[in-house]
Amino acid sequence: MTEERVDYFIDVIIPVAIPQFFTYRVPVNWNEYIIVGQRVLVNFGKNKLYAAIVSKIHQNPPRMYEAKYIEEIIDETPIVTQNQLKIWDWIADYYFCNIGDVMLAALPNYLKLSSETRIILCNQFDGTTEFLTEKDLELIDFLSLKTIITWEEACNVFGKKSIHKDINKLIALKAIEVFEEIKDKYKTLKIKVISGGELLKDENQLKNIFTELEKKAFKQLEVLMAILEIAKQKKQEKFNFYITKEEINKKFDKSIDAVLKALEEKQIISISEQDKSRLSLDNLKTNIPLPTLSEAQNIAFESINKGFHDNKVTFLHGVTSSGKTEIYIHLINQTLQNKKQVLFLVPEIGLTTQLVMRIKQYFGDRVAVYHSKFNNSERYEIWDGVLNYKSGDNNFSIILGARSSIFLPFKDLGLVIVDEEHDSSYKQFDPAPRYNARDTSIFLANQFNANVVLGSATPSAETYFNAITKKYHYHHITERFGGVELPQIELIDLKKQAKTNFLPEYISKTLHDEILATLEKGKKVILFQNRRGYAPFIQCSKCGWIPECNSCDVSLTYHKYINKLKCHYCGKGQSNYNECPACGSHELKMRGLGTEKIEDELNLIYSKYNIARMDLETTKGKDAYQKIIDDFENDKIDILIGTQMVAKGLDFEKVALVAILDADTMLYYPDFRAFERAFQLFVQVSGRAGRRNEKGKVLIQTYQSNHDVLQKVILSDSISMMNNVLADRKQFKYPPYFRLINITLKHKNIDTLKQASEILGNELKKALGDRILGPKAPSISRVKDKFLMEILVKIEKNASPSQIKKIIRDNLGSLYQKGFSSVRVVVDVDP
DNA sequence: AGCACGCCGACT
DNA sequence: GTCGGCGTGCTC
Repeated sequence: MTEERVDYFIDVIIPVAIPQFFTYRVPVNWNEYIIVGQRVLVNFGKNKLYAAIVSKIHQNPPRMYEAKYIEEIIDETPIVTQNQLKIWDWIADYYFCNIGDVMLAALPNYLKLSSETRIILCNQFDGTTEFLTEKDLELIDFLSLKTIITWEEACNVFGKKSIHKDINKLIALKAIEVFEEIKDKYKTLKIKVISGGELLKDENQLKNIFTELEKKAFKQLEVLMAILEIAKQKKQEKFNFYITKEEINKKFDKSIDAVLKALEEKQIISISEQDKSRLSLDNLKTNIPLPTLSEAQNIAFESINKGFHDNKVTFLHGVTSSGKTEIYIHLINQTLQNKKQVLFLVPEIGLTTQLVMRIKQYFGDRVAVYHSKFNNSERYEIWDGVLNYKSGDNNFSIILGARSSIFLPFKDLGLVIVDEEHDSSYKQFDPAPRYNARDTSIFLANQFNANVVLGSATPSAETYFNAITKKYHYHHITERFGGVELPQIELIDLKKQAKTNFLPEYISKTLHDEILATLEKGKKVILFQNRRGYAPFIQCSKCGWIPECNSCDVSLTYHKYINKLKCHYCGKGQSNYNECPACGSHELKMRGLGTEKIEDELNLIYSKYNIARMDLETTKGKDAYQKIIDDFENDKIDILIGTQMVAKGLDFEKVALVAILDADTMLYYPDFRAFERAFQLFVQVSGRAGRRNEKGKVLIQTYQSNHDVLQKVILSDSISMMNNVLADRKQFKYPPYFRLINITLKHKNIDTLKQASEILGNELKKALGDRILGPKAPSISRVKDKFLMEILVKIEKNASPSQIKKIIRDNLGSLYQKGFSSVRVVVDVDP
């Protein structure tokens, strides 16, 4: 019998935005080492190397081409679980994107390896210079100086962008060589630890050492004593201790490196290196009893468990301050007792220290926090920690994170909590995958048969609909927790306000009086205006000219602190105008209202008080956001002006007044969710006012005091708000009654774009009839020098979305075939 | 998405 | 005449 020789082929995912999988061949002697979920190094394209993920192992050689061999198996064990691969597939299919896009979004950077070209001198170079140009010689000089250079450095030497020809010529002359190098490998953080050396093994030696050192090396004795003292403090054994170098360094103000080295040479101590985690696992061992639940909370807890028992997603609807967090804490505890993992999703901005500390208070170092502000090493270490989690472990049993935490390699998930489920930051728009973490987390939970709780005070129409139609289990808490009262919400009808000459038009007399009264009582004020910058646009008062971005179809926002006009779409800035370029007039007026202007002008009016601003600009730095929060908490700020950032996750004492300066612009935003969003935001902002035993006040300035949304905000009545929203959605064929797919076409030539979108629109209408709306230009019809056209697909709930998606996919493919390959198409599912 | 190959305008 | 612009097509 001859030994059977099997050829293995693997389908891999390449970390590049390409739709397909690629098939490679495994060298026979590696057959037994290849596992799904590992990374393999592959040659892709002409000379690029990538770490690709093994997604399928099979024995079917491709018919149309010869598969390349893989170069290397990178991981001994998989770094991605089978469940994750299923989720990636689902996301790519559901959200209409490439599997490579999902991989890029899911993996921490350290696991995404790709190669970079390096250039070196060729040792066969004979030094002949007759075919070389001056630039060639410059490159060779540079190389003999630096040994290895990058492609980019070579471009700089040549002083141009495209150097392929020059490089190829030099390679042909055997002057240089190129090779591919993998960049950015993860490096563990090393720390030095000190432990007892050979001589410190028995007591008799110790005495000798002491007498010896006392005579000749007093400093060494001092350091040794300090080391033993620290070990004693840490309750370690006398002859078997280890402390970090950092700990001993702290005891001395000068460097003791030389002393330690001497002690090491005498074999009194030994110094070694050890890996250290970058995560601040602040050894919080907590024995704090769980918070006691009120009767209403207890009923909610029981009800949620009933939903779990029925295998349903549970929606916990609880007004602000109804104590949802305490219920979450009990649910988490219950899941940990069952030795399962918990994923606690919060909106990006909700990850304030306030929430993190509150959860850590009960669960200590079991909590791992994960969000986009973390650096590469930290993200990698969390991935690794979750990957190595075993049922019942403490570490990495609770992940508290923003939307991207759904991509972590969970092993044994028991519970997913999505707090503030309505929050729009769960949906990713910009780079693909355009996924919704709330919806994806339900798919994720299904893989593990895990429970899901969605929580909100102001639910999304989708979730509310699923709750009342019994698809989800629904529990509503109407009672506030611990004596917190609903703030008193009042509208200020701007039509009825008397004009004053000392106040800007956006501060009514009534509001001014309330602000002063609040500040005089030593309380704080939050002013909400959902627009950053100084003035959204400027306008010539003679001819009406408005400066616009020359790459985008929007007016430029004036930012006073840099005295520049900035485009909020492409980010380009330009200096401000002194005179109108259209008519030469000097009367350029600031129009509209941004947070920066409010801050500026209020500093004059309330000059006795401290005013701060919280928006994208003032929170850019790593700790800027936290600093504003700290200042506010430490009474260094009396009035806080902010965009929607102030609406979320902040809990402060002493905020007695919250004002929404301009409710109207939000109500007239051109989006089918405008009312829903406005309501959610207004109610959330209102929730910042008042604390325990103290009723806060909320003032909303508007010209539309009869507007239905504002009336619902006054009553904080999310149920009748939702019922109105649902009625509208049904009538106008929007979610949750219809599924939406938005197709955006982009091209820098408007005629090409119009042609392409007409053709696509017509073809889709042929197949899908009046489900297709458009093509029409969006309200901002040009961004970053590209014109935009949109086609909206409305799919009724009982139609097969996969069939319709296939039709869309096919038509996009044939549009590409028809010579419109340069038209970019972006598909956004459930926008 | 990169990145190469390939076909036309402005410069030594 | 060449350099380098970016249009087009492929990657196992």
